[in-house]
Amino acid sequence: MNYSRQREEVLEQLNVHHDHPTADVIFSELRDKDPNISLATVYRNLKVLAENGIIRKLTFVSGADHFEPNVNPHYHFICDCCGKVCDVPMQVAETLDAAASSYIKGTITGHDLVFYGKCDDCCNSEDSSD
Amino acid sequence: MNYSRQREEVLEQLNVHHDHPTADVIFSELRDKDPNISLATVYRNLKVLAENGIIRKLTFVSGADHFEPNVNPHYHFICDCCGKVCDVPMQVAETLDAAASSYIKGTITGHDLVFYGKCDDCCNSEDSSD
DNA sequence: GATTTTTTGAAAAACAATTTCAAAACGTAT
DNA sequence: ATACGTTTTGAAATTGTTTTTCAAAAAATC
Repeated sequence: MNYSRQREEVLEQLNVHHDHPTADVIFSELRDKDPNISLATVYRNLKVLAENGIIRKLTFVSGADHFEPNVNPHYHFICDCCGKVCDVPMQVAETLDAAASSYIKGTITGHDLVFYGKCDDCCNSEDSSD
Repeated sequence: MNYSRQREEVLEQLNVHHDHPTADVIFSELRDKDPNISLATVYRNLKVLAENGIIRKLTFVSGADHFEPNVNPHYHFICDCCGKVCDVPMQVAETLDAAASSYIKGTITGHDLVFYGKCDDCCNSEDSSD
């Protein structure tokens, strides 16, 4: 896999994040460093990097896709309030795949588990105006 | 909650499905019955029905949102090959929420579990040309 | 260093979903 | 039934996300 300057920049910029940014977040951050980089290049490289297993694309958030540098299987939490995506460092329940496979024809290779709720920030800033 | 003729049509058409159609699938099916119904109306009503808990919007599939009439908590399977979405009628693991809550600040209200793999149809039509 | 291949930037296009707005349909109170 | 206010609609425009197109630039290969 080749790494053009722009491809490196996109990967580096994603690695900086502990949240799970969208393509346009990476784009506007990179624009500050490299004012000529184009949005298409960011989308293109995030796509190629994800296809090659270097990064991971998260499609389970409504709206734009999110990306993360951590390709090891792990779970996520999404705040219903603010939409923030966090990793959940609990152990992956591999038994789930076996349990599910008795219910479907075909083969199961893995699963995504996403928890929903209200993040700490949103819990604390809640106004009881209802 | 009011039910206009179009709102009823959208709900009825979704109820017909055992797969998990997108808005444009519902739209083109309804067009045959009701040639004047507009795409905006279909999007509008799917949104309102989902907001009122009558149907469920599935955001975890890449591309367009999918919808299903079954609002009871349950799991899904998505075929990596053809993109088909199936229900997985296994029991919901409520213990997962408790397990996850010790890893994050904030509150967890539920989770989505999506299995990936190759559906029966795709397994059978596989050509061993690699 | 010339040639081929890959990648880029910019713009256009494709796709998904929402918004705008005047007209139509509906609800309800006379 | 008729008038009045509310809701919903269809059609078009708009917004947002992602991909495609294509000539030029950069990189890789010979």
